[in-house]
Amino acid sequence: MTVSRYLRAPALVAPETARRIVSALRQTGYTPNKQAGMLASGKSSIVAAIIPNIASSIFAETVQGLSDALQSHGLELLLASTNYSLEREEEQIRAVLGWSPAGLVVTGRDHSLAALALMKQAKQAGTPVLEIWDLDPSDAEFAQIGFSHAAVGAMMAEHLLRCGHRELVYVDSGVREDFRAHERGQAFVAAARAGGARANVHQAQSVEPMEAGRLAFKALQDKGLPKGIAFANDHLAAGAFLQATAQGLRLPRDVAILGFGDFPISRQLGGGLCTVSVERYDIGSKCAQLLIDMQAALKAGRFIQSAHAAVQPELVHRSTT
Amino acid sequence: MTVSRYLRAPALVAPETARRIVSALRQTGYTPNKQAGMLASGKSSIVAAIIPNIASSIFAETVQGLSDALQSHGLELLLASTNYSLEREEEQIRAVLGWSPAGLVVTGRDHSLAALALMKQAKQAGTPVLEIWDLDPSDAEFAQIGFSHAAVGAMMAEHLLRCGHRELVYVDSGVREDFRAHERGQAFVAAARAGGARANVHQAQSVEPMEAGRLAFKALQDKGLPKGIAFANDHLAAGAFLQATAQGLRLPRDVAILGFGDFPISRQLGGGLCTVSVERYDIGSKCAQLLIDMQAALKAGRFIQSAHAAVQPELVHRSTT
DNA sequence: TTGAAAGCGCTAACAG
DNA sequence: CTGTTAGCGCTTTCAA
Repeated sequence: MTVSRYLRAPALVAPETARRIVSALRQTGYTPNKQAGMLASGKSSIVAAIIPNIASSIFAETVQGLSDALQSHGLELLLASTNYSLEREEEQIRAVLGWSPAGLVVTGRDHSLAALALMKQAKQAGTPVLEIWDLDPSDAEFAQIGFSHAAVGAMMAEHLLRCGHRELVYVDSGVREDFRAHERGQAFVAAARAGGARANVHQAQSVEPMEAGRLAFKALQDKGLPKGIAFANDHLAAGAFLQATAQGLRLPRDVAILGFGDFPISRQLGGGLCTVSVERYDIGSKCAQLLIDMQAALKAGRFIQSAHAAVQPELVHRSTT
Repeated sequence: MTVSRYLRAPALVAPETARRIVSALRQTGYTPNKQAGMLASGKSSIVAAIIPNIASSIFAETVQGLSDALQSHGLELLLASTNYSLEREEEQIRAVLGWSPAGLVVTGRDHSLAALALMKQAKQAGTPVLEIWDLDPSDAEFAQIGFSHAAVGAMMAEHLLRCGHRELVYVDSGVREDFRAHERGQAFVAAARAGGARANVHQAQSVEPMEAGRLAFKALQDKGLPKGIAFANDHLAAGAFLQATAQGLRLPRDVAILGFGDFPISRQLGGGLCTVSVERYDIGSKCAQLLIDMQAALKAGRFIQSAHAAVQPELVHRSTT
């Protein structure tokens, strides 16, 4: 009992006793059993995060930001991926909830009905539930950290319109359940048409993204190259850029290319790929911060209203538009 | 009790009882408490993995492979990153061991003394401990999944020698505790000199990798460009490639460039970057498989000897050498 | 400042 | 096939 006390609050133990405890701890190589601690105290140090894909550049940095911030608060990260399947998302949510985590982080606002029910139940039980990578202030059920994809789609279209282009295409990632990419595309087309341009969506093939960008570019050429092309992400755009320049095309004279994400490669190709920057790492660290704030609020007995944190996507002007 | 039994082995419960259980489960939205289960049964479904960096292309895919394979076996992934610090690695190992995980996955063979002690203790306690991304058959303390970095370094040097180059440089990543990159570099230099070439190591700056590659290339130009340059990874090589071609240099005529990792970008630049491919995803999935095998062996009472799984790095011939 | 008692939610072992 | 008993390793509460 005294050892347990020492471990949580060394000051409450007599110096001499503390000394003996420390030496015993070292000799035995004792490691406290966290499940027992959690069971007894009802407090969890696990935060569960569920994302579509760990390997993708998009989410990896967000997870890094989340992980770093959690670590500095003594929290641990239980990570699961869904491969962009709502069904797998539901399973993962169900699985991680069994750990009664200190927080549940999911990606985006689209979930299966059952998943939604689980999330609400967790929230009711006092577990902070946060959605990352999207933001819709009208949706107040869960905390959100992200930005409006519709606004970004519109921003992309408006930029190309401002550059004088009137024939536009949005190249989508070709992943059926990447709802955020679709949303950018829909808003892109709507804003482009509102601005008097012809616009539509082209679905990329679901292969390695740069290669998909190349292929999409060729496919568009066959249909008659538009004046401006926006892409669901910078890897697609980079592939298209490489294909275009390999053919001797001049950008933006022959065709304007606009990416999304401001991945490192966009700074390196030619005079730079024009793109929209998003603070991916910040989404993760802000998520952790918000989670901790919500926990504190809850402990203080205050009712958590839905909290939102925004990151601000910005157009990065470079040479391709 | 009967509910608990139903959850683990539905067949052991009468059909009528099962029906009532299912309906009660649904009505209450019951989720079994996993820490309690774990505490009572002594069985864990958590696998802890500790890697230098989540965001880096190198490890993200390995984690994805690990995660996918674990998921399909009902195991869950507790992930921590060290930012290439052995000190943080030690802290993380200590932290995750408190969960008495079903397995502990660490990166590489270099650890602090205390970390090593913890790993040995875990192993003794029956927890499979596996090292990924490196392989040294003479080191039989823990299971390993990876390859010999010394062999890769030598392979890289030998390839450039075979191409006829006699002035070689290895550009290291500039990350102090990336021991595997250093090991490739040392072996590269040794093999190059053994082959009669001049060779040494250049440390890249610790900035964004492609940019670091660009800067390293310029720095080497100032010192008199060598005939062949090997890089610690493809992002460095890609940066150097872009810098070289922007200057109008012809590869491999003016300088040969050789990367490591076979990242997607290497397929896309110019005629393709010559590189060494590593099945990053496989390292993760093989790790999970080995872990499960070790667990099974342990349960069957068989003593686990150190198990090793190799992935085979291969030279990918492309246009830059 | 330390220790004793009780219990967190589950499962193993056994009894009915 | 179902239920009872005991206990996993810790923390909470209260007494000494």
